[in-house]
Amino acid sequence: MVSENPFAALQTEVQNVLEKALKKAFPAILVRDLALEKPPNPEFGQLASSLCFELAKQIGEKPIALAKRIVKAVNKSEFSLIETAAPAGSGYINFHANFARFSALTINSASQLGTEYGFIKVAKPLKIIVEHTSANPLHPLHIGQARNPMLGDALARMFKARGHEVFRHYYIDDVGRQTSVITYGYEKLGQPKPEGKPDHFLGKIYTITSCLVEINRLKKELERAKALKADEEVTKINRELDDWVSVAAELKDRFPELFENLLEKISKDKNPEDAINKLNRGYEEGNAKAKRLIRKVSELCLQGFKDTLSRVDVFYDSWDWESDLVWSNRVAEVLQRLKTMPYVFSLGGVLEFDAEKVLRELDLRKKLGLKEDHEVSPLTLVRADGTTLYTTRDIAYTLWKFEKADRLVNVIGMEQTLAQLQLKIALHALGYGKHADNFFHFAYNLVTLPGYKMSSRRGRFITFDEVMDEAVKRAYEEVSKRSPQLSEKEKQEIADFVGIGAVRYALVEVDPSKPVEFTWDRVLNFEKNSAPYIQYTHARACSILRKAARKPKKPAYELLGEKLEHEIILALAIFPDTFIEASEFLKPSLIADFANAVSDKFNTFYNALPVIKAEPQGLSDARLALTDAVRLVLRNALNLIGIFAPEKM
RNA sequence: GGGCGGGUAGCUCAGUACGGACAGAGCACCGGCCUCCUAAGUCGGCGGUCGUGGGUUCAAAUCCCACCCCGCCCGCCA
Repeated sequence: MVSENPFAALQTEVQNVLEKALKKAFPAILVRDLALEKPPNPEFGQLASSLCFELAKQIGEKPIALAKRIVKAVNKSEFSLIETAAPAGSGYINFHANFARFSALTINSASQLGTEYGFIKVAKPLKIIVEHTSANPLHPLHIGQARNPMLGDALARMFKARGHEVFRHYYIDDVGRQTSVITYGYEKLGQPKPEGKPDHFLGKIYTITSCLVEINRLKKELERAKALKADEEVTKINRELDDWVSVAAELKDRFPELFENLLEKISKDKNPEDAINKLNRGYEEGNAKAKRLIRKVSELCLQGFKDTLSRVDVFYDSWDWESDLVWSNRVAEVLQRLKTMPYVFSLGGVLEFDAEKVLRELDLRKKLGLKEDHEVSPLTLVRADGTTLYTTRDIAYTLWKFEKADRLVNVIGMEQTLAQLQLKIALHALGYGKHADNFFHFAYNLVTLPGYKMSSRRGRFITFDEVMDEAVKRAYEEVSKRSPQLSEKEKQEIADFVGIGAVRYALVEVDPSKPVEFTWDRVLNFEKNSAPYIQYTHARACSILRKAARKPKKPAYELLGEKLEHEIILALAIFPDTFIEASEFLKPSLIADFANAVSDKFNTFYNALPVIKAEPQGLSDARLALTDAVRLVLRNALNLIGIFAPEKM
């Protein structure tokens, strides 16, 4: 017998039995919801009902008395996966599984379904676009941004396993002013060939250029403010200027040659600000020279991103250029339609979108889950000079994506919650209510550094590459210490998947709504509750199977009588439900927790009970089959969050 | 001022959607376990006003109300 969801099979049986018993014991009573719970302790069985507490109110008897009466009415001849039903505590009804059957069902199911075990498909698959990372091509990905691809990729893997058709998109924001800043600096240097990794090289240019330009601008503003005798403003500008001057000193210290070079070239320019604005405008207008330059810089930087992300096995189906959207007139078209809406108004040459009015007139607050007094501020669509803003272009991008997919999941930091909400409201305003319902902002909190604030504009950050390098280095030291007998090649391979796995796990395991404080110890944890711990458990299971060197011929599942064994089986049986919950509620951390819990139980089992040498043979075979199921489930779970499951380490 | 997150053991966090049995892990600290299938393991000990106060309920970390603390957002930036 095989079930794609063994635990659900047990649950259904319990529900049926309970419903009939209830009807028999209390024919007059109608209970709508027979929801079952998972008892906190295995001694209380595998499923329980607390319906007697509810019932007690209606009938006026003690819950435990009712529980006893219902249990008495239970028809035991219908038991298959159930062993016993018993009243317990002050009024619970506890159901114990018949493990002889339940173990067989669970282990056989895992074994039969193999790499598909747990991955229950939806009835109606959707086309889903997961947009994630989408970092501006200005500097290398840093640890603060790294949470994004880890979560986004895990979501994409989960949706795919759920049966959806998934497309991973990267939105390249090359139209913003910052892209022109870096390109300006790059051009001033004579478009050099990158030394080292291109994103790292360009990141230095960006930081220095941006800093010098900022200082230049502030100086001009300062003079203007002084001339106007605006004392308060002078103080404010001075403070900002001090900040940037100290950043400049820092950068000069770190990259003396490049700094001097850029300083010399940029100071020759009378008005860098103008040059940058011109470049920016030219790019939006599709000017050939601007296009060539900016695309070249962006492509170089993206190449660096691709290299970094391929180390963590993150790949994309589509790289979407914001500029393409602008040049193809899609932005203009959306704008045209927005202008005809009663929610868009012009204010001194600036086009504004009245999100508040949309909420009110279309009565959306409740639908969007907003409080009655939640006011949403207006969104500026077009500047006085006629250029568009980021969110405006994002509306066009969103509609473009909806031509290709039924559902969008945007993995974007929670600081953009308002902008994403305004975008969703704009979809409603444009008459795309259905699309809006399928538009999800998957928000995550920041990664912070202890001690100082990460600032990409100031060049103060730890790059994702550095983190991975360090992780692999530490993993190498670890593996050398633990397994000195391995060959150099093996050690390096192990160090790689252990180090990278540890990083991935650390960034996926914490609930995305919580901020993560980055510390090396946290991310490079190789002990319990880490990827290496789970990987090690998987390798350990593989090792047992290898040493056994035989297939379990006649597993006697009824002999798996230990509490530990039952707990493992229950955990394996619950994998399909865990997977469904994780993918439906967008919670990759559940998968990490699950894999950790299974490992935990299996290691306890490993220490307490023999597998290969167990007597009789039927028990040994059953434990071998159990070990194989653990191996399989761990591998399937790790796959979902993009972590490699090694057979040896 | 308004909105959105968060506040659970010394530290890092599960658990909150859908209220249920004594609130769970890991790290740190203390003490055991490798002639036995991988010790990246395992067993035991230590550790809690679930931010505060009220309310609803047979039952509240979980739901409701008020307040306090931390972060983010409220831009003709992205």
